[in-house]
Amino acid sequence: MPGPIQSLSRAAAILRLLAGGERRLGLSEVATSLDLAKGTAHGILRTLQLEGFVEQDPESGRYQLGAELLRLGQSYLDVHELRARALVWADDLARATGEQVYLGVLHQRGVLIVHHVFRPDDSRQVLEVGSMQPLHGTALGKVLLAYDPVARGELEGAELEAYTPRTLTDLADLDAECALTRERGWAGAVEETWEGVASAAALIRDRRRNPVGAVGVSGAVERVCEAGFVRPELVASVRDAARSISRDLGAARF
Amino acid sequence: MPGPIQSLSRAAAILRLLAGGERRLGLSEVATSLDLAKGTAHGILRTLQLEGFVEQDPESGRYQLGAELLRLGQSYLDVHELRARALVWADDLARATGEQVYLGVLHQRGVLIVHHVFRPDDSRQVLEVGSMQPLHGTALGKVLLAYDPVARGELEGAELEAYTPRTLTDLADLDAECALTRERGWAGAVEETWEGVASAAALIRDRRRNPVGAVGVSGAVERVCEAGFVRPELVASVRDAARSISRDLGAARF
DNA sequence: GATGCCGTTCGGCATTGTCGACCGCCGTCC
DNA sequence: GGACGGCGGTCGACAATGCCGAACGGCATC
Repeated sequence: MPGPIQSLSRAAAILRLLAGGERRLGLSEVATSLDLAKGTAHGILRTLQLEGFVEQDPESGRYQLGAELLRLGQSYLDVHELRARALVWADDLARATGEQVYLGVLHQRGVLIVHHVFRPDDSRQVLEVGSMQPLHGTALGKVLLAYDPVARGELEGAELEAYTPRTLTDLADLDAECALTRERGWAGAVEETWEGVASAAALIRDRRRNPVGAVGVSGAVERVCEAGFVRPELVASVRDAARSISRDLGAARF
Repeated sequence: MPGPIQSLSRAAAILRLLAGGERRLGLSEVATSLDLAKGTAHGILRTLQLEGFVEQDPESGRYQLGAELLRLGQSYLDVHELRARALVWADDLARATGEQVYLGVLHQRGVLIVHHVFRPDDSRQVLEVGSMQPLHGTALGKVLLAYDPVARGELEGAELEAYTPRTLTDLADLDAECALTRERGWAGAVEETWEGVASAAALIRDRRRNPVGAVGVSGAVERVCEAGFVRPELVASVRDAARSISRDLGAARF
């Protein structure tokens, strides 16, 4: 059986390279970074540009990601069944808790946010759909680690980054936390990724009981926690939402 | 000079095909739709799957768009300078007008929404970032048609769809509307795409005075209009926002 | 003006992508 | 239960397509 199609893999590598930085890249930088001949990189970039995946600044000749990626990303959300079924429950959860709500799925080595509901007040908030969160420092991530062996396998041999002094960076500690998560049915994370922020999340299952994602709330630690622990009424709401979404996906009653 | 890289163009065609429907597609459907050999389509799909651009349902063997598109689409927004600079002004515009705000750019033959602020009330709203709007039936589209010859060129020879009885479907009528837009500096659209919905938009320029996008408001015709015309105080706010964003991009004062 | 860097183009060639044929599995029909 | 047809997937042959090094013209710097 043959391997992947080389030119496609190279195009994907170019897109990831452009996505990884904050500024536009020139052809020579792209070619050098990926160890490709300039002509090769140019052919790929020119085709990606024709298809809308890459745009070139006419003045500087530098390249950046193109608008077609945004359009296709939105199409991904439109056909994403979990998200479609979670929309209403997520809104209800934000209302019930007064905090912002995230819906995440496992993607490569992290949690991809596929839906995000703002905290229902007038504050300025930044939408995070399409962003990645770490598996090991967030409640969403811990839930996926606890129930999905594929997620746990992604961390094997990895060095866990310490975002705050409270981040669990030892795999044994993290495994113990996942066992606790499975025992009580939800995960919490208190100031493990951002100081001052706490969150709780619970698992979503599909109609065959497979883990397919997680839903959680996140907010200021002073509101989310009481005596250092996530408030029980928040946990109850999160678990209710996870059950409702799971049922909507066809999972049998717990 | 050689043409585009065939395998990349084929991969893009497969992604567009998957984006265009509401259900997952099988290998045979993909191959037949694009007139490719099954082995060829399979090789492309397998590579796209390895890279995260496509996902396969393990039970049915059918394919759908993959999560990496959402992540890259978000990265596109992160490096999109116009959007970055427009965020605060768009929030202010939603507050000042009480209506929802859209920021759009020309993409292929339509307007791509790159930012969307909800109407500041408690109603349920659907985020439309990443979605496409028609050039000929929306205020955003008319602004781009009026000022950007590339946009106007996209409509040459096209049949304009009538979304409502009020949609302009004759190119001459649309050109007259664009002339009016250039004359007064903003565009309006009253029940041209959706009945009951009206909108107004104004152009955003970059530091070289090139048209790079448009900002607009949209809402219920009863609120947005007065005696059949867009309310002047809404127009003033939209134009203020467009000027502020343009200035932030380095465009000289008007 | 000379130099170096850039994005772009070019022609040769070999390897990579493509194709038709085939495989095993599954669902449907008789 | 057996035959059939459709499916996603695999295989080997081959030629055309993708890749490469070299060259080009434009621009900025010294």
